Amino acid sequence: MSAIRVLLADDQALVRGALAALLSMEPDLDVVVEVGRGDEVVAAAREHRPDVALLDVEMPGLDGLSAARDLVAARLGCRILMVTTFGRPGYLKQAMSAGASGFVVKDTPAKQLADAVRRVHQGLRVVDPALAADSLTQGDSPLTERETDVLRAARDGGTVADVARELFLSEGTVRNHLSSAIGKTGARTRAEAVRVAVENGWLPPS
Amino acid sequence: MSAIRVLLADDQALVRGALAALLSMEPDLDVVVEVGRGDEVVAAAREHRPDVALLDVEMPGLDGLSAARDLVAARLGCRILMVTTFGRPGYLKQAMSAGASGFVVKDTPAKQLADAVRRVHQGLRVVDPALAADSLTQGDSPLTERETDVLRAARDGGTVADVARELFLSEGTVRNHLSSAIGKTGARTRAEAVRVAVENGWLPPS
DNA sequence: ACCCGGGCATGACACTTGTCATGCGCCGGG
DNA sequence: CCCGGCGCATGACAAGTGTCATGCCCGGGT
Repeated sequence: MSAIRVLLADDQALVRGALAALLSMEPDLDVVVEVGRGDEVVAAAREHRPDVALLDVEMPGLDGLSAARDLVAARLGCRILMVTTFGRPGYLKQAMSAGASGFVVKDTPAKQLADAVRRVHQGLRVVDPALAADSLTQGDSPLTERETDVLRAARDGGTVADVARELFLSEGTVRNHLSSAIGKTGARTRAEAVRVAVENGWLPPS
Repeated sequence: MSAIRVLLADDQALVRGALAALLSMEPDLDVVVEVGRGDEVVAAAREHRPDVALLDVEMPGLDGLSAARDLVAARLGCRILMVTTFGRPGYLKQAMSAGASGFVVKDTPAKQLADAVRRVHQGLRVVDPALAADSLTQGDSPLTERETDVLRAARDGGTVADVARELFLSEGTVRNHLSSAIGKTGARTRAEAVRVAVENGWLPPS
């Protein structure tokens, strides 16, 4: 049986190269293409036909979760293993519903990565157990779409007026949504609500 | 001449292992020890006597900058190459004044890492040129020590009252420091000031 | 047909925040 | 020596924020 063809997507060139070095030490794995942006994943996959795609969640252009969705939609028979720095409970759920077969965080031992790739290639699911537990406990985002929008717009420290202008809403409405988001997150200020939402993966960071 | 002995410190096991794989492909480099926490660096160095220490800035236990300071203080004749995810201008300055010989960000090409290690080992300085330029433009933190304290305490979304309690200050004083920090950062709200300060490396993240 | 939840809005209220003036004590440089 | 910057504080004011009640419109369930 021929080597497993791997696509590698991570925005940090150093990490990407290092992962390539790590995987290329395994004789049955073959890194056939590397990309540094989420929006290059599908094209690269179409060209190089990998068996497994290793996708980082945090990437410029298009985040890894959306890239995973697109990759599944492209129907290239390529299985997906998400890799991420942050063990946000929400990410796991989103990744799985996006069609990923596996999810590992960047502080799992290096030895296990190759194995995870092999497992995913065999059609098995690979999930960090601790994270899976969190994810079950956690449940979905309690925020409505609009609340999420408002919270995201307020993320960088803008005032109510800024948010209202950005979303074409009245200031009062923005305050209502914020208030409701603050309530649902158990926070006491807007900033705290943002922090909680980001930590749970209900809101994209940065 | 014998191989260059390298110490590797990074909190993410996967990245650490991958970097080790990358470096071990070079015949003249030898990764003699890996650690995952900043406070294990000095002890590991004492035991394994590396020629070059590769330190991540973001680490639990003790951040990479402090670890670098300690390592220099230990006088083990070990040169330091900082590696970081974030190209915060402030980090470079702090790293250099901590006694590091080099500073690379994680999106430099993987090929260059081994070279950087060799350069540092030879006593040369290695600095990302783009970052160096930023650092010069940027200048030091305009914030006083107290302003930094207050901003840090307000980072996670606490109220003025919370900060005042935490720092044993009057609420009015906290507001004054915050106001001054907001002015100096060119921000318009506390949250924005925090964001600006973190992005410039004037305030540690998370 | 009915009700309920979400989105949107207004208006009002209490509270928090940001700003400013002012004052005091301390320290270090011209 | 005196001045300026910093830390700390108070008090007051304006602006921004969080909460609540209330209302309207819509779409999806029972």
